[in-house]
Amino acid sequence: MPTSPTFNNLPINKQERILDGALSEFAEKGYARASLNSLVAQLGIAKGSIFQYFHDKAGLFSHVFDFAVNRVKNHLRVVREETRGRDVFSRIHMSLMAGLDMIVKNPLLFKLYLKIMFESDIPFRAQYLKSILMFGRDYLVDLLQEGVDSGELNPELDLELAAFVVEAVLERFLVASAVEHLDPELGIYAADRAEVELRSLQVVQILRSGLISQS
Amino acid sequence: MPTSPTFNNLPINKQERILDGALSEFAEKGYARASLNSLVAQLGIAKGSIFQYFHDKAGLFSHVFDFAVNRVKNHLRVVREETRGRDVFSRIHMSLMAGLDMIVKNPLLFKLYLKIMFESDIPFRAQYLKSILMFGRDYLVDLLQEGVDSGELNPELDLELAAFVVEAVLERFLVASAVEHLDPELGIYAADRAEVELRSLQVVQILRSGLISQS
Amino acid sequence: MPTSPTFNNLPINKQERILDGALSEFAEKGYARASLNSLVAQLGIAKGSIFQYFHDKAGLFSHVFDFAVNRVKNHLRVVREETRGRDVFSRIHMSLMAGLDMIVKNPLLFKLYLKIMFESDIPFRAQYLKSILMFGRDYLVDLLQEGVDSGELNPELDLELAAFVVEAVLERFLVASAVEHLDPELGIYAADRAEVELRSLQVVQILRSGLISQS
Amino acid sequence: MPTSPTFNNLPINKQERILDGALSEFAEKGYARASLNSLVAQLGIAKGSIFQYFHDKAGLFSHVFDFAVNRVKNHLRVVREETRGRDVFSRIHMSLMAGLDMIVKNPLLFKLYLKIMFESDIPFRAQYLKSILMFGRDYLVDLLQEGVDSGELNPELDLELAAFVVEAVLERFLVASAVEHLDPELGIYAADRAEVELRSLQVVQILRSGLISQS
DNA sequence: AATGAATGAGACTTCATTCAT
DNA sequence: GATGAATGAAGTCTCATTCAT
Repeated sequence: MPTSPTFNNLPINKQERILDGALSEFAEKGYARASLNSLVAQLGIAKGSIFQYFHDKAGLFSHVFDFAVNRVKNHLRVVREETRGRDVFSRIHMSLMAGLDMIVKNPLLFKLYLKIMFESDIPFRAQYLKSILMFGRDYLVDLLQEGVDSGELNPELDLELAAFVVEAVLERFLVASAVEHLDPELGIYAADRAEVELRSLQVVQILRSGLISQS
Repeated sequence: MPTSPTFNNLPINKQERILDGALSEFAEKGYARASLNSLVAQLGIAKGSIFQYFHDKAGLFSHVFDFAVNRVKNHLRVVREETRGRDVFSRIHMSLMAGLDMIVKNPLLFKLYLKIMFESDIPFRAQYLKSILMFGRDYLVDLLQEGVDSGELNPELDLELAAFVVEAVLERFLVASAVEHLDPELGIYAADRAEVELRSLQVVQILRSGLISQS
Repeated sequence: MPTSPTFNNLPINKQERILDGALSEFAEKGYARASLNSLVAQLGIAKGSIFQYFHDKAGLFSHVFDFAVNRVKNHLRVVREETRGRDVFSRIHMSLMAGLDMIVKNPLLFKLYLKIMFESDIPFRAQYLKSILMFGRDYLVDLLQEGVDSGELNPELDLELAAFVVEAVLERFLVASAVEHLDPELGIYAADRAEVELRSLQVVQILRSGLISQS
Repeated sequence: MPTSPTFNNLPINKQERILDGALSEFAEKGYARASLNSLVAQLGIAKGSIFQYFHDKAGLFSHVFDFAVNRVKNHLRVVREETRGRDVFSRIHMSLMAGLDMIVKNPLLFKLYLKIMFESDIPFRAQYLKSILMFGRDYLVDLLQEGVDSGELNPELDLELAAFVVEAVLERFLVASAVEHLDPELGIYAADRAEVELRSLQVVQILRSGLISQS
């Protein structure tokens, strides 16, 4: 990923102010509809500066993506460390809740994720998507592998398949819960935090039964 | 949704030609980036006509949505009838494969679904989305209920929750498989039809174990 | 050359008003510096219209080029017919003077020619250039051939070479005379019409001696 | 032309590097389209420095022009000395070939010449142009005068007119040959060095006949 | 009922120039 | 003296929508 010298020379807090503004713009409107006019107006900087920093709209998006991904990675890294030693399905449940909390506190990251996932005209979208998908899969495969190593899971379990199913359920659960929270008009299940936590436990319980029976 | 008398008076095949063209435009580019200029150029009709038929871009989208949803509903209705009498997890598997086949044969419907799902600036998007989500959930709740009625499933099963999990896995499976098919560059798992069918069976098997253990 | 249906449907006098305005803009500023903003302001039409008519700047240029070339071709066709029967060097002299008169009355055509000749970033410039160069060479080769046919010129004369030399002198004479007229500050020879005519005769006389001696 | 003390204090090779880069930029893109942004990026110097050295874009161009003209003058001075004593038309032929060789080895000088010749929005263009034109005419008048002095040419020859014709043919020949070489797609006559040399001799022969007959 | 010419706001992008450091 | 961040005017182009014919 090319780094812009001009942008990197800026004071860190200005860098963050710009990336936060751009994250907001892209997350709310998607790539194509995001307006650099709106962005610079909101930031109170000159239009030309954006192009000096990032060369073009696609370059700005690339920086925003890295910025967002790093936030998520750091967050999940912490969760993974903090839950080390617990049983694998508890860890999955806790990761799920941590992800949900993160979305609730940081809805823009989640919205950006959805845009990348389903907007086809983002430049280099494939590479962004792959980066996200691989990260999620690797995270779960590692978690499950640790479950196998600790004897919780059958060593004959097909980790790839298991990770796929777990990720599917978790991601869908996240999306459903997050959408409910962010856009209550959409939710077809009304829910507060306690209810969501309960549902999460039930979902993970199903996964546990499903996976443990599989061998 | 207001129906345009002018449009309804058109010969049926012209109506379909217009809706098909518009479906293609919206599905490929999403709502905001879809261009009525491109559409009328491709259709070879006057730009003014679109506005006479549908009043504005949003009105056109509304018609296209109904048009698309009806196709899907008809398709799934048939699957449901044809599988009546089989065991519930076979029916789920067959529905999944039918959905996948439909996507492969009719990718525009799927692409439109993705756009609606994740593009936030579609007018009245919430109502479109709810309509889709409710349809999917009702379809599965009914299927599972028939499984309870026939004694296959424990009557104490929380149908809503079960439907949620099943739908999550199925939808994610569909999206993953379809994306692989439609945009192979994106796929992180390469797959042909036979492999997909096998994976589908495995996924459904996990769901079966998970759900049956739950009671 | 693609024709724009929208533009062709316009009243002829509006078409001409637009092409004349665009010719002026391109001729004065060259391709890259010509401003569609200036053009539409001067014409009093909407910016979008230009793009509806011609698709883009290059398309507009292409139409302007055809428009200009046809004017020149028609003019020279007339000169050629009117001088038929005279001796070949008189015809050359008269063509030269006719060309000069045309430039004086219609300086924009000449300026556009210069831009095309020496501005390298015009889209499809090569094709425009070739079209111009071939036209000039063919005109002279034909004239000289008629001189051979009528016995004025030695049949062993290398027509291509002769045409090259004649064209070089004529074109340079035109440019020098025209530049003097259009931009007197530049001229290094001051000149009125009579002087130019005299110089033209002398130049043609040199050509005659040169060519006739060549055999 | 104001000389910048700041610039003159630079090490000579840095001065040349900057002027060479700027020559390249102006020659390739012309005045208006030349980009100081591109220039400083390519040179790896600060944008502000250009303005410190040359005050503005026009000032830079002025320095580049002097730089380029001096190169050409030095080259032609050498040719003139080396051919002293030969007959005048040989000298013309040799000058022509020397000019062509120079263009081939140093295409940027030629391209800059074309830009100045035919781009009307160069600041102070008239003065640049006059400087070039006068140089060419003086060179030829002097050559022809030496021909008169040595008895080769008729003393009654109108030197101005003769120089005009010779210059016209030579310049056109140069442009045609150079364009063919620099941009073969454009050439309407394909040619290698030997062919060009032959054509040059023929052209000069025509000039000789024309001029000698004139008295 | 159908047409398609006209519109102008707004999109991204480039650029020469300034000036605080 | 050198730097390079900041600027904003101006560039080309797209688009949904209107309305006279």
